[in-house]
Formats: sequence, structure tokens, C-alpha cells
Amino acid sequence: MIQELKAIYGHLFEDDLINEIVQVGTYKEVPAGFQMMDIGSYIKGMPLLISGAIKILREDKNGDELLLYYLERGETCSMTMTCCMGQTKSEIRAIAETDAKLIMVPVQKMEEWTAKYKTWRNFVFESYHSRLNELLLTMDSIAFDNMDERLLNYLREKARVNNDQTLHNTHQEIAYELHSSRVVISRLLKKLENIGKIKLHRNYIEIINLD
Amino acid sequence: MIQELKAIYGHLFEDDLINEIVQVGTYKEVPAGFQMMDIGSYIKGMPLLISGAIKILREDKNGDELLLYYLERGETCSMTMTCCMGQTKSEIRAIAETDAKLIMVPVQKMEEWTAKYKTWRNFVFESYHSRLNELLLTMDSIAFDNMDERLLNYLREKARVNNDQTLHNTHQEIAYELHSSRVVISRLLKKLENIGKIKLHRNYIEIINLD
DNA sequence: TTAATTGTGTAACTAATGTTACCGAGGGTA
DNA sequence: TACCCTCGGTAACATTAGTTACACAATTAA
Repeated sequence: MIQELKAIYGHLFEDDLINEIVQVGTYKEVPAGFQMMDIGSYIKGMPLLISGAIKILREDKNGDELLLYYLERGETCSMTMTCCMGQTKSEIRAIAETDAKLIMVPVQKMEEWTAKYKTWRNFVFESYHSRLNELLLTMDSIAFDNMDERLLNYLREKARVNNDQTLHNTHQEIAYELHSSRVVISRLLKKLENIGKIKLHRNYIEIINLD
Repeated sequence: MIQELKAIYGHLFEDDLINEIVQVGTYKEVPAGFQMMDIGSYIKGMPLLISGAIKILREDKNGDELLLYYLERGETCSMTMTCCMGQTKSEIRAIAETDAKLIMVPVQKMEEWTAKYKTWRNFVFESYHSRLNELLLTMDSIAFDNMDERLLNYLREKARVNNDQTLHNTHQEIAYELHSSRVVISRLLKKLENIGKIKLHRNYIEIINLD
């Protein structure tokens, strides 16, 4: 665990902090699809991602979802941080997009380290900054783009975080994360296939060229 | 200035911090409509709102806008904070919705106080938390609601932050902030008038009952 | 006073998205 | 083999939102 921690966070945190993390943190591996947090739940710890990707989702009144963004290696969940401090409930759902390795740090340490370590403070602020900006990008896409553009973005991002040019998803699953309907997504995917950007198969999509 | 600062932030900050703010901060008054920050600009200071409201806007590729949320008394701009620290450019535009009074704090103090004052840290985190949550609510509205619901929300919020049951806006201005078109907004406003929720006039809208 | 500008109402049309319904292919299972 | 279930393709239709065009009233400028 300490090697992996150093490999990812070594250039960010000083040794003292790394050591503290090793002492109080618990190493975890979660499989793809594992729900790590749900809306309304209280948060027990703060995750430091070592590898893999976590998708962050928002839910509407009917229980349908919308993908907000992905957390990746070297990142942490900003929502968690503030939730911890205020002891409020989670506003989002977090599900492992891929198999993931992470270190869970107990909530109380957050506050302590923020006073103690400048590098931790920077990490926390930097993290907020990135998350806010990602949220803004997602907002742009939803507010300003048509569904075909959103779908393209979705496919690009999905291929990137999974590091795989073949997406193992059904149209229904995609529709769900984009908060649309299966028929609409099938329609648009078919268009993308017709212009040679992707190739459709049962249960998976082959990416040809998404530029 | 010190009285106003204490009145709003006194229960949040210790006296030492209040004194520091008084020393390094500059008091400012801005008129409604004043553009306080633009996309792409670098940030010189961090605002602590004493009174009034600031609207935060996002811009699309064509230069059209979308209202994200309002900052109100006792709040500050999270975007500013991270921008300051990373010396990155602003991602948003800020315009005074009403006449506003505020205190500008130089960027360098941010970091210093974060290490020094626990109450400042809490304020900063709390601020991030609120802003993230407001952004999520706006996102919900855009992603999950039809335009009529969004318009209702808009009118409610606008009346609240202006503390005025009469909104002095043209349909065009409303369309702009909702990233829609004038004709669409006129249509929906007329519907709201027909069901007795509002009364339309030239250049202003009278709110009857938005429940 | 006349002319120009701005704000609003409305109709007709287009485009995008969502809904319902049905079909058939693929793959597993009794 | 017969049955069932999931997945994807497609047509027909409904709804929502955006666009274009034009009329007219209120306000301002010439």
C-alpha cells in the first residue's frame, strides 16, 4: 500500500503526511459496479483513489439517474469532504465504473491535516477546483448541447476512463446515464454507425473514430 | 465597515480574524448590473458579501448566457478561491443583481488564514459545500425539469433575492438567463398569467402567487 | 408631430426529444 | 426442441422547445 500511495501521491504530499495516511487509512479494492455511496447516506470516510474510476451520479424525483463525472486515480470526492465536516448527507451516488483500488481515510483526520499540512490543504482545494470545473463542463453539455453531442462526449469519456475502445454497455444503460430513453439512444447510435464513427453489436459498441 | 462586518460575520469569525479583515480588506459598493468578473479574467481579490446579491453566469460557445445561482449576504465565491490559489482564469461571469456592499480581501491572505484560523477554514469549506449544492440544484432543474418549471423556479428565486414581488425584467432578459428564446418565455409567461400566478405588464411582472 | 425603437402577443412551422408499440435476432434454459 | 427473456431496430405519433414572421402598443428620439 505504501508504495502505491507514494507512486500516486508522493509528489503531492510530504513524507510525514504519507506516513500518517498509511497509519490511519485502510486499503480497499472494489469491483466494477460496486456502489460505494448512495444519496442520503452518511459518509464514514474519505477515499483517495489509487487506480480505477468511480462514476458520480445524480438522481431525479423518479429515481432515474444522470451521470455527473468520473473520479480517477489521484483524485478524491469533494462532496465527501464537505459532507464529512458538516455531517450532512450525501447528495450523490458513487459507483465503481471499473475495478478500483483506494485508501479510505477517517473523517476526523481531514480537519486535523488541513491545519497541519500545507500540501493537504492544496490537495483539498485543488480537488474542489477540479470537481467544480468538471461539474461546469457537464452542465455545459446538458444545457448547451443536443443529445447527439452529449452522446458523443459520453462515448469519448467512457472509452477514456475504461481505457478500452470497446464499450460493454447496452443502449438501455447508456440511456440511463444520460437521463434519456433507450429508443432515442438507439436512434442516435445508429446514426453514428451510419457515419462510420462506431460499430454496433449486441451488448457492446466498437469505437472506430469519435473525432 | 467594521460594524457591518461584525454584524454579518461576527458569529462566524473570531475577533483576531475580523481585525485582520478590516486591516487588509477594502470596502466596496457596486450598483445593480455592475459586472464584477468576466470569464477568462484573472482574479485580484476575494469578495465577502455584506449586502445585496451577485448573479453567477456561465457562457456558451455563442456567447449566450445561463444563470447558475446567486451569491447572497454572508457568502463568498468558491470559484474565486480556487482560481486565486491556482492562478487560473475565471470560468464564470459575476454581475451584481442588486446594489451590493462587499469587502474585497487580497488573494495572499486566503492561504495564510486557512492555516491560521479554524473558523476561516470552516467558512471556506462551508462555502464550497453550499456552492456545490447550489450548482447541483441548478443542474437538477436543467436536466430534469421542463422549461415551465424552470421558469417558475427562476421567478421564485428572482423575487426572493430581490426581495420584491415585482420583477423588473423584460421577457428577453429572462430568456437570456434561462438560455432560451424570447418567444418561448412569452408563451410560458402568458400561461402562468392565465392560471393566475402572475400579472404581465410592459417591463415588469407582478407576482400573484407562485406556489 | 412624426419616425424609430423596444417590448409583447400570436400564428405557423421546424426540430429535437420522448413515448408506445411491435418485430425479430440472439442466447440461455426447461 | 420449445420456451422465455434480453437486446436492438424501426415506425408512428405526441410533446416540448426553438424559429420566423408579423402585428401592434408603448416609449423615445428626431
